Amino acid sequence: MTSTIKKNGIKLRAQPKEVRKDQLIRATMKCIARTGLSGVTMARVTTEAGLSLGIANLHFQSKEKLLLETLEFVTAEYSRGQLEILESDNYPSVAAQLEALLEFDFSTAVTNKDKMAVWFAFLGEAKSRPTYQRICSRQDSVSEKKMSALFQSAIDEAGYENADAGLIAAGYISLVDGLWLNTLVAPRRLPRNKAHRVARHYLASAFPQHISPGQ
Amino acid sequence: MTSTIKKNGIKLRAQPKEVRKDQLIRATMKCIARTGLSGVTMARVTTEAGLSLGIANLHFQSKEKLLLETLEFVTAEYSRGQLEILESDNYPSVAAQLEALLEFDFSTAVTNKDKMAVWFAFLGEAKSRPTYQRICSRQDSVSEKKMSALFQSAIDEAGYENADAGLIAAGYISLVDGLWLNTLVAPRRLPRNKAHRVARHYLASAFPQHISPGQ
DNA sequence: CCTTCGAATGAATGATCATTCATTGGTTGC
DNA sequence: GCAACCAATGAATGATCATTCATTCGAAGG
Repeated sequence: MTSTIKKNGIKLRAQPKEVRKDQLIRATMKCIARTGLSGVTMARVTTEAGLSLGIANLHFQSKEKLLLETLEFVTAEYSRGQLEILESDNYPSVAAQLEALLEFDFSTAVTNKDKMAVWFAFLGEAKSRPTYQRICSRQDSVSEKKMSALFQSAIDEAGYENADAGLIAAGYISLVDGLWLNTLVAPRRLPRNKAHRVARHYLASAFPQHISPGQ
Repeated sequence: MTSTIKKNGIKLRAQPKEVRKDQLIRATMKCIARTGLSGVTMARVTTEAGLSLGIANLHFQSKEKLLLETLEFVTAEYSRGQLEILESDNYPSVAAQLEALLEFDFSTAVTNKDKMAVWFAFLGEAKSRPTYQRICSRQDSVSEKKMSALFQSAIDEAGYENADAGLIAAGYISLVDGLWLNTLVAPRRLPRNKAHRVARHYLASAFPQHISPGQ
């Protein structure tokens, strides 16, 4: 990618702020995936974006803010997609809604390597960085509650015995995190489709009348 | 902690190489937990250890090697403990061995904050650092196979229907990783004992005749 | 008590990198 | 066609930090 976008064969130098920010955030994601958080430099990010060194500070004021907005971009996208499923009342059945949740979590959009690399790079630092922690967990409590509610309606519907929706939700969330992490770090040992099958198996064993373990 | 260890009221300046290395590795773990991998500097590590700036290079040659040995220390300790359980034939029953595995994974020694912080700090960078990846996953394939074998003997013993030991093992490993990660990042949302209960619940639903979901 | 040895120290060095800002040049309105 | 404007550039700056090594000082042998 070059620094300029052609239009009628004429170089357009100036671009709306939003276009540049997006360009830089995507370049930052690529750099984090390629070099790890500690290998990210302004020079690398701006070269990846095909822009000049100074431009990141022009649009983001500092490296720290660029990194924070990159993290926010990734987490907001995921949260939005997940909440859309959890809050919808257009699914024909609870089973279909559970199915949608699972398919979303293992869709190619969500399990994209660059995005997962960003996610885990920041989680690795989160313990010592309150700001990262806030961004990562901002939506987590909300979505865990909604997920519990969905699971509870499955339990009520089928009358599953001794099922604790909160525990199953906590387990599902952690299982998905762990599967993503292992798939990212060792894709040979845990290929994406195996990770997907493991998660399906988990839901199927909690909600046998709603989700089937195969396919 | 000071740079010297008293013995008969006299300062001992020189120490065996092993003592100094251990001192520095422990200080590095603390620093990673407190400041994240990116905040670790030689000055901070050596101050934490109560030693002088130059000593880390004296014993480890470089910062990179110090970090690698710290990661190796944490992973080796875990692997050793886990393999001890998986390879033992002194357990009275398969159920007892499963129980031991679970208790080990949520023991205070393993779920120690500093160690988990080290673990995830490096995992966050692992994708872009082949050396980290090698250390992290060196033992993983081995222990996954042994765990599968243990799960298979539980399946054979009780005649569980449609159970896939490999899938259950992959799920257990990822679930534990995810639970640790969430406990580390958001201990309020997922306290250690809840994480423990979730993992127990997972094993209990896979092996109901071996593990009970409560306690 | 004296000398030798080498572990330990920390000031100095040089490399890396975020950030700045004077300059460049594309765009827009007249 | 011409200013005026402002997004974009990248050389220069200064801060941070890993690494080095001449010096210090405790330990051990005589």
